[in-house]
Amino acid sequence: MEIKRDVFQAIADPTRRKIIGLLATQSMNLNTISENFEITRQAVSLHIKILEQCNLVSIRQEGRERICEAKLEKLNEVHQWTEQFSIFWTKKLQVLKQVVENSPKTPSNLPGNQMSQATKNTKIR
Amino acid sequence: MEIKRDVFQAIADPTRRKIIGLLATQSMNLNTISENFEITRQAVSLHIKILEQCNLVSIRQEGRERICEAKLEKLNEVHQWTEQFSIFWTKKLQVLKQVVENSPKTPSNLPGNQMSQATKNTKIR
DNA sequence: AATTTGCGCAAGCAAATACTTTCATACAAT
DNA sequence: ATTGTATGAAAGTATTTGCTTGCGCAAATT
Repeated sequence: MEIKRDVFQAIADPTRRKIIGLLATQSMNLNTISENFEITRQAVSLHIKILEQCNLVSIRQEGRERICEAKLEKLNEVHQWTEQFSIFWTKKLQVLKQVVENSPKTPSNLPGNQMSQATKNTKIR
Repeated sequence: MEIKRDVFQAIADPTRRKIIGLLATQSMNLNTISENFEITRQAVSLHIKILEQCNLVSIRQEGRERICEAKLEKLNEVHQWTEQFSIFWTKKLQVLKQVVENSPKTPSNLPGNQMSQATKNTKIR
């Protein structure tokens, strides 16, 4: 239930990203997931545990099977984090660079971001 | 120049995400970046190297300084990967679940995703 | 009742990660 | 020329990661 793990860390592993893609299409049990990978069932089980720990997957017991269901709302966190930098892959970038580099001492005319703490003691050379 | 590292892995580390946020506001040299963190300059230098290896940061020499500049287009890859699952944090989810679970054998009525390979030998129990 | 299936747990291991400290080098300022 | 500054490179270390093999157990099938 509790979040013990960073969602960014969870999706860092390519196998886990594949598992996510797999479960997004439909829920399935652990063995069925494992059949899609070269690694052992136990290894997959570990990945699933990690995904569960950061609420990307929920598991329900059904007889002796454990059905894994994607619950990817948490990925919104990642989506939003990247969103704030989307300016870097749009045409606005050129304009922005000019604005920032030509304005004398106001690097704060950027769209809202989450770096207030990190930036607060930045020394401008 | 070449991509030696996964961008998902690069942003898995919270320190690197902070560095990205920092550099997004303005370019700065290595020491200035380090001043924003508790860890040593060398540790930051390593993080920068990793960010450089997956093209999230470019470095130009200026006298004895190395100016690090954000070059975050690569984050678009992450943005798009999460985008395909955005259905999970919108109201469409409820509807989708019904559609998928009530249609007998067609889990392929999902929006385009990149799991063709992973899914191709999925056994449906 | 015996066997198969689905799965967790634990121990072990090699490699990677995230640092550190120490040293060396090149440019800059005095 | 000497000193200070910005940095890399290397070596060492503790921790984490991703995986394996081997075991046991409970539910399902025969």
